[in-house]
Amino acid sequence: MSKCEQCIIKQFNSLKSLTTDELTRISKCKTSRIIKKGEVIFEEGESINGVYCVRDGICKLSKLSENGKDQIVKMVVKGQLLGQRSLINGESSNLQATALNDMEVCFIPRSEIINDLQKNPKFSFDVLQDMAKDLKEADDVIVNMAQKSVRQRLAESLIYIHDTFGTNPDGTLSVLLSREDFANIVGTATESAIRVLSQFKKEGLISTVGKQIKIENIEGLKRIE
Amino acid sequence: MSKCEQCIIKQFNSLKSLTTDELTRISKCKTSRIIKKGEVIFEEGESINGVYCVRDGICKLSKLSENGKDQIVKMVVKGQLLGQRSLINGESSNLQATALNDMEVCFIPRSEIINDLQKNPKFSFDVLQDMAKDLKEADDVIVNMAQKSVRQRLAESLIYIHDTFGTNPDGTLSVLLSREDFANIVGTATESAIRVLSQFKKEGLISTVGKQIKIENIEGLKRIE
DNA sequence: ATTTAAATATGATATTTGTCATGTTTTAGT
DNA sequence: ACTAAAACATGACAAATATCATATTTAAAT
Repeated sequence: MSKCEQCIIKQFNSLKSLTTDELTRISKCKTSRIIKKGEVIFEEGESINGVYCVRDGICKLSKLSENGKDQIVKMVVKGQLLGQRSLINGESSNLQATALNDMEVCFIPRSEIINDLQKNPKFSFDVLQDMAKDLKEADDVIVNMAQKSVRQRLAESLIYIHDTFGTNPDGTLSVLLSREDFANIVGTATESAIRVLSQFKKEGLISTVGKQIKIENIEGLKRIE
Repeated sequence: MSKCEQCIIKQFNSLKSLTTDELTRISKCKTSRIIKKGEVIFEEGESINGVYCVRDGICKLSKLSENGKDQIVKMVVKGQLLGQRSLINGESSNLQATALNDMEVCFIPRSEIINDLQKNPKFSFDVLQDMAKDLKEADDVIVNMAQKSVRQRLAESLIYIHDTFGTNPDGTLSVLLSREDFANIVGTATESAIRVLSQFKKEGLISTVGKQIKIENIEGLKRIE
């Protein structure tokens, strides 16, 4: 099993602020895990008891609404940490994590890392920076949800996914989402999401090959009001 | 001017985790300020360069949407800190803070407290706990915005305000909000908020005296679907 | 390869919400 | 106390979105 000290992934998250000693200790008790596409990593209400470092792949964080629909709140990719919040407050997760493609993650037990969080100020300040960013993004999502149309939100989601997670060599979005996933990001009915995507297609803003989506006119998408 | 070391307000926020020495130092350079109802404490995009400790009163944190409407993202009351996020990431504020009633705040310059955040792990862990809570609440707001009706969101906002900020002796909500504020919390048109409040009144769920609102049937509000 | 289930697509219609118009009440300022 | 402005309220209508029905296509399982 690879060692945290040498792992390049940690450069992308707060773990980089741990000392070599701390990393060596953590490395010994971490477990590596392969997660298949569609598999649930942890459920809403589940005690995570640790934090995941995503070595490869991408997952969605969602929360079940009372009307039975899942709302996707955030997506977490390679390089990022998963379960930071539960690590900090020791509570069970308020979100469900589901793999969007095959993933490889390392799991670090809470007992092993919580002391570092309380004693290594560099590390905790780094986590703090991360959370501040998350919080800012969450505020933006709230404003968008509250004030923008489905059409606008879907256009912005496409741009976000394009800019954040990139594209395949053929230009299609590298993260493959179902229409239902899009609906659950935007917060609308699946039929509405499908309808709007069809419109975008007719307007030449995107093209599709199966469920693959390619943005053809990103400026046009940005202009949507 | 009162001293931070002796100030009882800090018990309610992360400042309680500072050492006496740290508090004494901070106390010397903090400034106290009275803010009138309706006054803007800081604007969107403004560099705050410090953090406010709210000694009395309540304010709203809002963000201007492109369509010209203000979305209220959060409310901050007596005992809480204001501007934590900007303190951490050093960026200008992404939200505007406006007093909802007369306030008394203490301002601590960033330069004076940022080192404590990076060196006092107890303090930073405390801030971390706070942010984790904020983030969880933000997620809940996202889900509500995305999945619930205006009627439901307004009912829940009334309950939230009732439970979080309490009532006057006569049972009316102690935080006095305009109908426009309610609309900006719920993310709807002012007319829609007014209409729904009128419905609630007809249904006996609330009563009003001027703009004061009293919840008459909290169970009924909770049952709204 | 064939069957079955799931995902995508689209039309018709109902419901929700926004917008505009207009009137009334309340508040603030002189 | 009086006036102007702001906030509140409600109706009429338009626009956005959800829901239900039903094809069609795609993916999965045997």
